[in-house]
Amino acid sequence: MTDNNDMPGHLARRFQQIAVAVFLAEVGEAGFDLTPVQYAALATIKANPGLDQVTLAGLIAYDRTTITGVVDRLVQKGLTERRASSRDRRARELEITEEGKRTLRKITPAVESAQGVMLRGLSAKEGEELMRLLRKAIAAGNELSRAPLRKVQA
Amino acid sequence: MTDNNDMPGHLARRFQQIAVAVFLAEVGEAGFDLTPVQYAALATIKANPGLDQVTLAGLIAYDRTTITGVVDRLVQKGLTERRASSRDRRARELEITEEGKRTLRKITPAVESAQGVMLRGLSAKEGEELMRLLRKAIAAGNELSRAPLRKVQA
DNA sequence: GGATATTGATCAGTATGCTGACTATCAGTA
DNA sequence: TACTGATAGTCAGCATACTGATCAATATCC
Repeated sequence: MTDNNDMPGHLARRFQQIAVAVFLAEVGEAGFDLTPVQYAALATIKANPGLDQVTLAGLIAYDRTTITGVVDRLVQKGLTERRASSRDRRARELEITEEGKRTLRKITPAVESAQGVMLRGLSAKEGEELMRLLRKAIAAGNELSRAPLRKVQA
Repeated sequence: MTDNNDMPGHLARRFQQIAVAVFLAEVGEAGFDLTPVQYAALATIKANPGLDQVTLAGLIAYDRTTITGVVDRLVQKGLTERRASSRDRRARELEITEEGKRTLRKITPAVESAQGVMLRGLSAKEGEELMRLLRKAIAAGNELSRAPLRKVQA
């Protein structure tokens, strides 16, 4: 176990590092300036209109303190609207803008292409297997991070 | 592909997130305050006494601008020494201290335990297969990040 | 030898992620 | 209703990671 290559933690960091680089490269070539984190948040807001920030964080397993900044940037780019909730004055309801929807539509091919590039060393079957194993390991470790995945309850 | 769970990039981020949390928890319980990144750097310095920062960065695939801060903190904790190289006055030679060696020795059980915890949802065979697939995908994507892995040439 | 290119390290700036703290608000209960 | 606890959001502070720039020193080429 002395070798980094035998450490799942090190391999995880490395794969994630490559995944982010590939995402930014593909999306950048398509003419957009959106990070993987911002993309996931935006897509989740579109799929769940009016959700609050804590729910958003749970759906994509982000820390609630991280979400604040991510939403700040989405709002600043004009892709998302944040407004006070009428039911709960603590909460902020999030909505995707028309501009956000347009961006999502146009960016999707680049995002899907990126997912392929980051698996380019693997056969289709190996890629599937890698995703299956990651999903399984993640499910077992979900509660171990400060920002676990939370399904919607409604 | 609309689902995050079908995106290798999202799974990568999530697995890495859990891996870091597990590492910090195990190491913290053992009474140490060292991040995964700092651990990998320290272990690599020990294995390659006198190496410079660029070489260190290449061996663990860190960006060279990141290494500066990581080494700063290792030096500040008294685990590493940084001194000017005599052969190349631009370079800094890194050396592990006695305190650093002691820390590495004592921390190793916690680190190895962490590697097991982050795979606890998988069988031994599945864990091996996950690491094999990660290694393969990483090898194919090595040049795609700004901080690729570089073997030592000497 | 001297111009040019490259390299090692650092810095400023930005974006995740986290810890821990704090405010405002809400929910449940005595 | 007043008290207590929980919750939504934010903030300060720290540690990765990256982009792009700069400076000093070394290498290379004519």
